[in-house]
Amino acid sequence: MRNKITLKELSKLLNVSISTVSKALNDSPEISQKTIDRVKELALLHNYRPNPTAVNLKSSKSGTIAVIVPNISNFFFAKVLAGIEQEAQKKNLQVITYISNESYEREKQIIDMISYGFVDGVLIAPSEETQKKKEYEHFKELLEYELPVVLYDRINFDLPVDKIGVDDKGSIEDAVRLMHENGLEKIGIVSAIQNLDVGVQRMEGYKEAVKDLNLKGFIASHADVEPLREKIRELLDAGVKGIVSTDIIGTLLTSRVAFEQGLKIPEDLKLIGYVNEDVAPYLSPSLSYIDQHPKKIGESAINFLYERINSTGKKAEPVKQVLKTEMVHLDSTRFSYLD
Amino acid sequence: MRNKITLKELSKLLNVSISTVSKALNDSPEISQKTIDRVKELALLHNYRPNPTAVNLKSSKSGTIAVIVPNISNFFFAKVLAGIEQEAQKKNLQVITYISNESYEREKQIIDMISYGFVDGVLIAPSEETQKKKEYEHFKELLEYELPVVLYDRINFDLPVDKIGVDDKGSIEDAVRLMHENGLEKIGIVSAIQNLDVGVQRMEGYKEAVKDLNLKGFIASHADVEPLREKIRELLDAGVKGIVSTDIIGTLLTSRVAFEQGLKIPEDLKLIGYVNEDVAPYLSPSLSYIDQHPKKIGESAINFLYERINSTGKKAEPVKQVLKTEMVHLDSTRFSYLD
DNA sequence: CTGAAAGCGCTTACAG
DNA sequence: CTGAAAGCGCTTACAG
Repeated sequence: MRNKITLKELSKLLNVSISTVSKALNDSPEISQKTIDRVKELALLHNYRPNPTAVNLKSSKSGTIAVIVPNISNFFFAKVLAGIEQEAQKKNLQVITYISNESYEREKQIIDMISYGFVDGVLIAPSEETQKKKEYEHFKELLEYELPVVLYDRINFDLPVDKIGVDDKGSIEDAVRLMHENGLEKIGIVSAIQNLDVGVQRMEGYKEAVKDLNLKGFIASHADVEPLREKIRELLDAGVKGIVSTDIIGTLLTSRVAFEQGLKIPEDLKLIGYVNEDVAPYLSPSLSYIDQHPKKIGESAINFLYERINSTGKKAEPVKQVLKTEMVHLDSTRFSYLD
Repeated sequence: MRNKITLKELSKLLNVSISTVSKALNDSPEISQKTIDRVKELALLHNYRPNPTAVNLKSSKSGTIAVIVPNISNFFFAKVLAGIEQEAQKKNLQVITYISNESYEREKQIIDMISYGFVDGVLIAPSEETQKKKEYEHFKELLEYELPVVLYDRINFDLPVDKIGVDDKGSIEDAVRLMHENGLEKIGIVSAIQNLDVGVQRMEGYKEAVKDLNLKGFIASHADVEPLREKIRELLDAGVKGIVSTDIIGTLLTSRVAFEQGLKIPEDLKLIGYVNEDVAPYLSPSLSYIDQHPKKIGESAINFLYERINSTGKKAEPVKQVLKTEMVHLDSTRFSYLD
């Protein structure tokens, strides 16, 4: 930054004008090949790089986008960010990361910062608190500045922007159906995240499947660990043979309670839920999980945003993309026929 | 960005010069209070925000820093990033995140991007591959540009910059000592990361403790799961009663192998290692772990960098800070006297 | 083919 | 107290 050579200095050394140097470096057809070569040679020698800030000021673009992550210690979001970063690099976009920590206030602050004009576009997954309040007005501030916005993962509310998420409802539905196809009748659900929209979606998937299949519903749902644990015990006592869970705490807790009750997985209980893919295989027993393809979500989000940033002319209608999830079967869902 | 009002437009509306508007907004003593009030009122009305790119160009600062993360799906690094982001916000710094994916080539590309001059400073944890190669020359490129650099977590090599990490050696040493104090004699170590410097450090801690305490060493170390699993079995067959592990895979795998062998934790085997703090309590059994205070590392890294960025005059000597870790005791290390 | 000029949106020494 | 001018480092229409 400090020692960097500028166009002005190059032009002095070459005894040509700044304009000529600039054009030569940009391969302008206005400039003779000879001059282009001379200029480029010296530029290379001095390791010249155009000052990005100056370029940005001219072009009124920053080549930078913002991403708001609700919680980066969440494996899912960490993976989404990895996808975002990877795809952004390909497109030569720099990613500024903001973490809302699931806080509405923090999110508002971030939006406020962003609207100062640092970035060319924004990727958002609204915070937990925002979802509870159902208060999405602050996002509109960005739209007023005509800043392209793409929502990812938490997308079930009204905002006229591109959205990319997964089929939460269908995921759980499929899991319940699979258990049923394998002969289970008493299938329960365990959830620690009914305060989150994804939790609600997944629960709906469960209810729908149970209704369709004409099964009895067994629900253990609580945001706090101890009450949830108690409810899981009740499910197991009621003879539930299969459990789907909406989240990692629910999944691990179910495995744990089963262990405490002396129930063996998968012999006495089948279990599938949401567990970090890097952890799942090493658990005892290893736990089957639903893969949401977080990296793809990140990549897709960048692609949508990129299109918006570079689209000229009048705007296309917002798009909503919903990815299918995939069950990854480990020990906890070994059905006889799958072996 | 697009619809934003500029100084020029404000000055037109107010019938004063651009300079006056600028000074008024910056509370310059040169400007009369009356004018200041007029200007600010209109600015507020139009929601004026100075264009950050223009300000950056003038000040030749960007208010932006880069952080290179080796692997964001790693819980530890995710938490470090959270600490970085949080502290950066306090200091009004924007954080551009780059993920090296433990690749040397990728890391070089990133360094190259960064040296273009986007940022005021850089936070680095070198990739796994970089550590294996012991090839740190590319970092010097940044130093040549006089860009402040701070290394975090992976800090055991020679580079004249500030460093912040944890006492990896001491952490494992302490764990072994604690087990010994509680009457264990056969204490083993399990490691899946001897290719990483932190893995080596931790192993050294083990060896030192074992030597000091005059114990026999029991080592299971392999980068691949199956061979490691086999080696863990051997340790258990040899009658090891306590195991420390250097990493999450090693820790989970040990728990799992013990389970498969019919050994109960903590009755038959004590275990402490490195496990995500959000997962550890919900495992069966819950697993004790070493807390490395990742958020503090992130915060500290930003603080060091901030000092460097804002220091004037000649540079102070590089500082190296090493944080103490902390054992968090869950089921897997229930010693009688601790109950 | 080359260069002077204007401009992106700001800040700040300097003149009045 | 206010404003014209220069400048941060670039790009680009325009003139020659």
